Amino acid sequence: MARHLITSAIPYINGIKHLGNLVGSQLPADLYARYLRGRGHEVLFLCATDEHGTPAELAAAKAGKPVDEFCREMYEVQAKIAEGFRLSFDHFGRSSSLQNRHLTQHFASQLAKNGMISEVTEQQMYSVADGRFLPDRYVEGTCPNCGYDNARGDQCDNCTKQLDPADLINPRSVISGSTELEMRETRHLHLRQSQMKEKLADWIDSKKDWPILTTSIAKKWLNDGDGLADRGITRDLAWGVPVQYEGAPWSGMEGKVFYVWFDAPIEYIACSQEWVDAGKGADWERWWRTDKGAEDVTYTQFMGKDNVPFHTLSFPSTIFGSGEPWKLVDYIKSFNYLNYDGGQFSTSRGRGVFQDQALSLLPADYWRWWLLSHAPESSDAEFTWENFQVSVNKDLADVLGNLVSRVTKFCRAKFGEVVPEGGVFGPQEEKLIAELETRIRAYEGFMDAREVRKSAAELRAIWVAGNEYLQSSAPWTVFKTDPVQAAAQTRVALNLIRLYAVLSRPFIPDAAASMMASVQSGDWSWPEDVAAALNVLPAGHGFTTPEVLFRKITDEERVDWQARFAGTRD
RNA sequence: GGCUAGGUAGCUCAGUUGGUUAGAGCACAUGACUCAUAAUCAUGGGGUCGGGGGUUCGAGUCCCCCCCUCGCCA
Repeated sequence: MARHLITSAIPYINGIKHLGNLVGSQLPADLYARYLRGRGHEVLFLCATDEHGTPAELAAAKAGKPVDEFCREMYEVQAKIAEGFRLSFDHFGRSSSLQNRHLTQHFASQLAKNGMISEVTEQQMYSVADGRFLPDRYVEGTCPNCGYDNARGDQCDNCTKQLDPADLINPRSVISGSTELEMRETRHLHLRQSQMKEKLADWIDSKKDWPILTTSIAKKWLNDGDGLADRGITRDLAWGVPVQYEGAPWSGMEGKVFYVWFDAPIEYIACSQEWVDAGKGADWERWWRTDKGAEDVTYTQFMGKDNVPFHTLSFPSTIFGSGEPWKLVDYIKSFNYLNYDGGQFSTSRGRGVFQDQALSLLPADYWRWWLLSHAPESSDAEFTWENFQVSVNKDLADVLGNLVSRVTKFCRAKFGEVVPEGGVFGPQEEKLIAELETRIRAYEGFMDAREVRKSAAELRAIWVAGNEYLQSSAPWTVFKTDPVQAAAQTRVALNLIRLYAVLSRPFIPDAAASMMASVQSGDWSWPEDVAAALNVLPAGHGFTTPEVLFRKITDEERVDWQARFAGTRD
């Protein structure tokens, strides 16, 4: 039994996420966690909400609520959705937790002691009316290049020119609309990542089995331009972790907070403290401190490609720079983007399917299966309603669901709702066992390698093997001349349902539970030995014929949904 | 403009360190079966592997140039 620490990139708090966010981190992380648990390993699977920063403040203001109250409510919403998708976090934390506040301040102090922090004086746009500094994106004005009057401080949406807030003509605050803006001097802490360049490069070079997507993005940032740049880790905001040194105010940093990207990854660790404080676990350090038992932990992070630089460079700089024996990530699984019907999912324009809407249309398993079997691993992937309908109907309803139906209904009709007795395994059964043996080992190999699509394809092939067996052994024909042999065949088929429940659980946990319930078993043990696994349900064991496991998506529904989600979300 | 990743059957994708007739699923066609959610199983048609050069006995797989898509950075 091995120990696996798994974290999913933590979703931002400002709204409900779309399906792309789900498939890029939380869902594959859940798949992996469920698989490892199924194999009997010890797993700690953590996720949280990322709550700090200006977007949260603005979203709260728009909702007319204090930011902490807004975050608490949105946390509940996201937690509920995560539950809806059956994400099996051991704990779903919050980056605004007290634990994270303390740990973030601790890391900053350690970094400062080790010479990893520098203080830099900068000029930044200040809004007198709002009484605060404005991030580049929150200054708008007329583009000096093309004259577009809604250009943002970082870039003009019209001509795409990169801008500096000071370039804008008639700049105004996005928050209040005030034009009473001025450049003011402000001081910030920078994380001296550049000091870590060699160490990071060596570390990344040593990771030969990481996805190319992960290492290529990391190397690009390491070598781009002047090389890895130092990064500001403080902001002039009210909402965040207050900048402190050793528990006391940090001279010159009064009223400032840490940048959201500094405290967010630290939440991975703090979340395990929350997990303990919530009474769900006893010892978080044995997962995170290599001097306290975490030496044998395998740590895997899941994330979308936009998060890779922070996880390959910034956070490791924090860990290395602390000079303390924190557990470093062993494998970074990154994903490309999921596009929606020829374009991008867009939170701002309400284009595509959002997580709450998805759950209101169909049960979680439908989405889990489609998203995971089409995970954007090697390149961006595309969601279309046609593809979704066809894949789900074919794979889940026809191949798997119908298999369960035909087996249970056939048995009920010929032998009653008990596992039939008599007969022995012959060549057909040996062939089935041999194929399953090969395929299940392949499935394990893909899962161990965190190969999501290939795992899905192999699982599907395992389901197909059941249909092939039934088709070639044809118990409905055998029954007419040799009912005892038909009984043996039917017994094998019923056992396949339990076996498939075990194997399928990481992908489709609810359907797996239904399958297990229908064969009235609770034996979730992994099939190390296939022949033995097909004998778990003995003759005489009762079962119930289940309702349709997966209903089909109709053409009418598809057309309706296509129209509904093309436009704008209210 | 620079950099990354891609461009393989109608669609979605696999293709290990270059090696025999380029694979899978879906879709399509034909056949089998009739236990089952008009489900299943079998067989078959279909690709000059973005384009052009080059290295090699041999390249989807290596090198160079060009075209297109996505993203990041200027």
